Amino acid sequence: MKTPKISEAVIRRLPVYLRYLQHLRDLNITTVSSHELGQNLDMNPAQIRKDLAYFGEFGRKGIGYDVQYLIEKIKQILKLDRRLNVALVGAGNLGTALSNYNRYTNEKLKIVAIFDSFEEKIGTQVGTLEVLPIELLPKMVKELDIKMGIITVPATEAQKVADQMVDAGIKGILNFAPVILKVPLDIPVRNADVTTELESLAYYVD
Amino acid sequence: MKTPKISEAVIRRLPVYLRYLQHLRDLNITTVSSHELGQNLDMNPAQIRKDLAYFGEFGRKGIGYDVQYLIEKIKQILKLDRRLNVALVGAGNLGTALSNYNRYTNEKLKIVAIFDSFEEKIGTQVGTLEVLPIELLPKMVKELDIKMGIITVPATEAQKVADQMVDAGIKGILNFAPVILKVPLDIPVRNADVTTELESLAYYVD
DNA sequence: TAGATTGTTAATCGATTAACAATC
DNA sequence: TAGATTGTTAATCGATTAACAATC
Repeated sequence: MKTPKISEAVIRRLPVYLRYLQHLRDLNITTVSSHELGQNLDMNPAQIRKDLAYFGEFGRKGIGYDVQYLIEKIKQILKLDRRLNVALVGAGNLGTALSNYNRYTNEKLKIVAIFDSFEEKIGTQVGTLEVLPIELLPKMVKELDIKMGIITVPATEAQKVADQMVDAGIKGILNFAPVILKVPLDIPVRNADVTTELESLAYYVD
Repeated sequence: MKTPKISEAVIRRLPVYLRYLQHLRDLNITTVSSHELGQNLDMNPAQIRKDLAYFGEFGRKGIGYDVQYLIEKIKQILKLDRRLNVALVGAGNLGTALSNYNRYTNEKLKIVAIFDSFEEKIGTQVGTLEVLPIELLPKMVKELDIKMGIITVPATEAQKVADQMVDAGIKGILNFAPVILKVPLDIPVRNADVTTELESLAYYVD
């Protein structure tokens, strides 16, 4: 094991670094310093160096970081170098919107199945995927080796869906419903509730 | 000023408390202890008490907190007791989905205008709102006293939209585009990028 | 009164930042 | 070589948790 215990804060910054590095690569920039990264991402350069140093020595003293190399390394750390299949439950407006994100997303990380419990939704087409009945979740998780789940159902349904996901063997959940989900300790959950975000912003406004 | 300097972490927890308290109220529960809250929200009771104590003495020793009273107090703190108008820019799939959140959202916090720069979108109906050309943003911000903005445009457009929002006088931004926005220090920004969330979850999965 | 629970201080824990030797 | 920048240790800063007197 190379990793001691990395804090969640560190892990959450890695995708931000990754995104900006990919942007630099698109601009044909081959080398970048922690100072430049810090300037553009509004972060402390020491923090960036420290974050990266948890996982190895990726830079060169006096030079900086090779953009392409660092991209590859961060992808390895985040396990974005291998296929990661995602299930989405809740084929409403938000679910449909997110399923279109597939295109922008890293090609290794993909929504491969969409579920709903609402009779009328089932069988409808969302992008290239057909909405399946939630009952098929366990079967599809096994068949497609689905590792993560996105919850875009109403708050009242969210806990039930989370339970079903966990039972089916899903290992991580991105939850858009405004509830705190009860899941086993080893299943990470990210909450992405829009109302909560807006309400906390309200404090600073006016 | 009652408030010294409250950390963002505290402010971000308040909407979570609020939501659960509203849930308790719906269940006709009138009193709750920090211990019970902690159990249900997966938080430390001392933290909850401390968070609330920054703003006043809302509980009763030996008893706990009055649910209805605490709801009102938190709403006051977050300024959710007054009207807060929001503009959304980017009438794509995600923007459309979010505008429907209007219904679930606190009635005081409302999306009151939707903008896009794409010719074909302008004039189309999203819920009860007509999509307006982005050029009208400054005018509408003034007319409707809009305080916050939601950005749901592609990454390439996001900075430009943020600049336009700031120029128009918007005081807080919820950004769904995968970029770090450059805005004046006094304008709070929340990033709610789905890809970033999923990528950081990937680390913990499998 | 005895039991419960707050508000708050003190202790702990963890994360961020500064500083600098190593080195390209 | 001189200048730049990393990796890493030490210092600082801030946030969380424990503990407990006050009190309902």
